[in-house]
Amino acid sequence: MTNKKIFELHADVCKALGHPLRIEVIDLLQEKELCFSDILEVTGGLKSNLSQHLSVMTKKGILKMRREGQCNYYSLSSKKVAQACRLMREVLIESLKKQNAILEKM
Amino acid sequence: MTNKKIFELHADVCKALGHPLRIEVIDLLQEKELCFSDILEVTGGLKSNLSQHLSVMTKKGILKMRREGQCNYYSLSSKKVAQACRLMREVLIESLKKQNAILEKM
DNA sequence: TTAATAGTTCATAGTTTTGTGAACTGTTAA
DNA sequence: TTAACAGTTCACAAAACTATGAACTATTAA
Repeated sequence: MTNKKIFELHADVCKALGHPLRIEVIDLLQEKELCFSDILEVTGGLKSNLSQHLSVMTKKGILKMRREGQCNYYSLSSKKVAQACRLMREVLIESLKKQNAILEKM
Repeated sequence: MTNKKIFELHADVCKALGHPLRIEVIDLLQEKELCFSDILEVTGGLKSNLSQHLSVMTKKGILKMRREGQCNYYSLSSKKVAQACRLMREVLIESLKKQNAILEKM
């Protein structure tokens, strides 16, 4: 597999983290799996919209889904997803702090 | 700050990882800082395009930039960026392996 | 001062992503 | 078998993102 192809696939997986609703879902699923309607209840919005976002994350390998009776249970495919997400949150926090420090100097 | 606002900012930072060229740049900067033209030499493409991508990553707090003479040196803002990126690469690899295993069963 | 180097900014056209509501599928209960 | 529930898929308009080339800015060298 060529390097450029790896970068593309890698970016695709990362891209699946790049939406507020999807970040919220990853946050929700840190400890335990939840079914679609549980997630919808927390996040709000249209079910079609949530379904599409979950589908993207599942296709990109970030989430797993299993069907049980009428319910679809979603969970993180790996703890690495949660870890990566936490690291990026820390990067955000550091960046906000830096901005704040700059503002206070003014 | 509201939760929804945090999710938005967090997603913004993650979104900055979601492009093949930007992944390639993060890969390049893992060990040492590089100046614009060094990066351009490796990645290829138009300088205006690279400049815009670097600008996005810098604004989102993923990269730092310092000017030295005529050269602009870019580096990762934190090792956490590289770590998160590596974790997501591992998620990709695992996902590719899984897909492959499914294909081999057929 | 002029030219060259190193890179940024801008305008824009093309592509991708997103949100919405309606229609659809599969499972369970009456 | 019919209705209700749980969710997915589809079509489409609006918004965001991307690549491109031209114009611009800042620094250094001649």
